[in-house]
Amino acid sequence: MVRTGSARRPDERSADTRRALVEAALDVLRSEGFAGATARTIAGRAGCNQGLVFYHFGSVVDLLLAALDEVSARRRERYESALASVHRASELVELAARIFSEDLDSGDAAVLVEMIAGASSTPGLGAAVKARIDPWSEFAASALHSAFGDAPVLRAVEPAEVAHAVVALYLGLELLSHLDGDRGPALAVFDRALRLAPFMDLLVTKQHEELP
Amino acid sequence: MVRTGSARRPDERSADTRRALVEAALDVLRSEGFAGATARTIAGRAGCNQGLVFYHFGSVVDLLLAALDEVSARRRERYESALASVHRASELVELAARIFSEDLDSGDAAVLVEMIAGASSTPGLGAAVKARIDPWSEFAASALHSAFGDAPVLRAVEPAEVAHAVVALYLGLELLSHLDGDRGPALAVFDRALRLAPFMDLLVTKQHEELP
DNA sequence: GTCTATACTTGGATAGAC
DNA sequence: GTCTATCCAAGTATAGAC
Repeated sequence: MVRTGSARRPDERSADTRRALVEAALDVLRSEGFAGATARTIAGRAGCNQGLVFYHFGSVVDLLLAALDEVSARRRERYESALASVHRASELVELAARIFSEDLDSGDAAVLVEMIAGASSTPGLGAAVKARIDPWSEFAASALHSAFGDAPVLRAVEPAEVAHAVVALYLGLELLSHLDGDRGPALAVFDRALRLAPFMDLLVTKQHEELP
Repeated sequence: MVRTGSARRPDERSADTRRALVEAALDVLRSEGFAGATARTIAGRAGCNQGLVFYHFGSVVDLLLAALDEVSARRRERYESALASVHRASELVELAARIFSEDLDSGDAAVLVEMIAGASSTPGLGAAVKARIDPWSEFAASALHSAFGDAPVLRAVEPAEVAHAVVALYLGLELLSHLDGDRGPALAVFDRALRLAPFMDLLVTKQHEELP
């Protein structure tokens, strides 16, 4: 809760509190995980009474979903502006590697992972989280399409399939990085992708290869 | 708690109860996730008093770690016997694909993911889980070595790096499958790996390629 | 409309019964 | 040695104060 309270209009106060709770929820999801994301812990970090979680969001999971929406909005903005300058396959790989490492550092990836893994504990939460994750697989698929066009590689491997695998790799690397407290191995994978990127362009240009 | 109780020796009863609690813990981790794995829920599913969790294991997390050990033991046994019959790179890919889909079905993969994601919520748990996950990355790396030998591809990409990425992919595919309630996309990725497997052997045989 | 103090529920842990 | 009844802390949610 922002202490500028009484000097502001009621709806501004409300918006301030909501914002503070959402940011605190993200912070707690990052550092304590889904299991540690309780109304008391989140409100404590936001500097406000725990009852406000229920007044403003109805329940803890609804606050967590609002937090997930916030992360999704930020990511969408960042991804889309970055994708505009991508025209070749190698550039897409470079963009993906950069964005993945950013999400690892910011903790956005951790928020996604915690919400997905935590979803099993609350009936109905799975569907709500899925609805918020699906757009990213679709986004990845369309990015693949715009970068690889209708190159023969994309006839050998389904774009949706590659997108699924890439998203899975992204989430898995976050899981391991968080556990190790070390982004090194994940960054090494990104770095490897960067060095292999030029060969992607070859795959797109060279038509009719000997792939199955 | 097994109801054959009074007919058995005390240490057998104790072992029965411990086993029942470990199996129940695995079951709850699979269906309710880490956040839903409470002493009461687990003991309820084991059919015994919740206090027994603390008598036999000291705390809930220690029971969960015992459950993780159980899964690790089962997996080690299965993996190692299967790996014995692997001599070519393509066979390793086939083995990995089969084992991954088995772990997805059995819920073993879900247990790993929930424990990793849940680790952030309890101080010290991260290190304990890491110690139990690390062997699998090493195992994957040594399997890669035995299948690919010192082929040039493994000089272009570090084996430990590939192993890390493969484990990450494995965990990520589980996260998404569980969320979707649909193993289809993950199985499609495995299937794709199977169809690309023959080409792996080519990479091993053909020496000194034009890779960076 | 916004927030706090309080009620109620669930969970972790143990003292003591068997 | 094995287990249960009970205790206290932490969690969710709301009635009512401002």
